Amino acid sequence: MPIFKDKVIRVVQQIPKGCVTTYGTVATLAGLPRGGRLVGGILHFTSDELDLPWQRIINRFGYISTKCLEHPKALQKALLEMEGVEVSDDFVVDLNKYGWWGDEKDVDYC
DNA sequence: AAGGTGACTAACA
DNA sequence: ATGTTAGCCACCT
Repeated sequence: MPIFKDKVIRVVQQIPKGCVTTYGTVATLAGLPRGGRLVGGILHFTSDELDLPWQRIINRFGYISTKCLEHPKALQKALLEMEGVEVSDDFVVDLNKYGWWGDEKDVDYC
């Protein structure tokens, strides 16, 4: 059985291109409604293991909360814009427009 | 090996 | 209504 990390990775990989989602959503889809922290931590530590679109995960305000110098907001903003997502100068994305909340086959148990 | 931290969120007081 | 506390579990020191 895959651990939370793997589920998170799977969910993240299921995010459609050009969309963004929140830590809480990813955590929920992964089976941890309050595991937002883990999502952040996991992405931070395992972002280099796979080609994870970590830039599509932001906090529930649509704001890029990365404080890590290795994953600068500017980089995330650039990646999102590169995917067609509009990011304001304050590193905020319009969740009402680009937010993805798992429309279809997003949940995969085990 | 054990403890602390973390790119968060939601519920309580 | 706002402020504070609790919880999630893997990775790092």
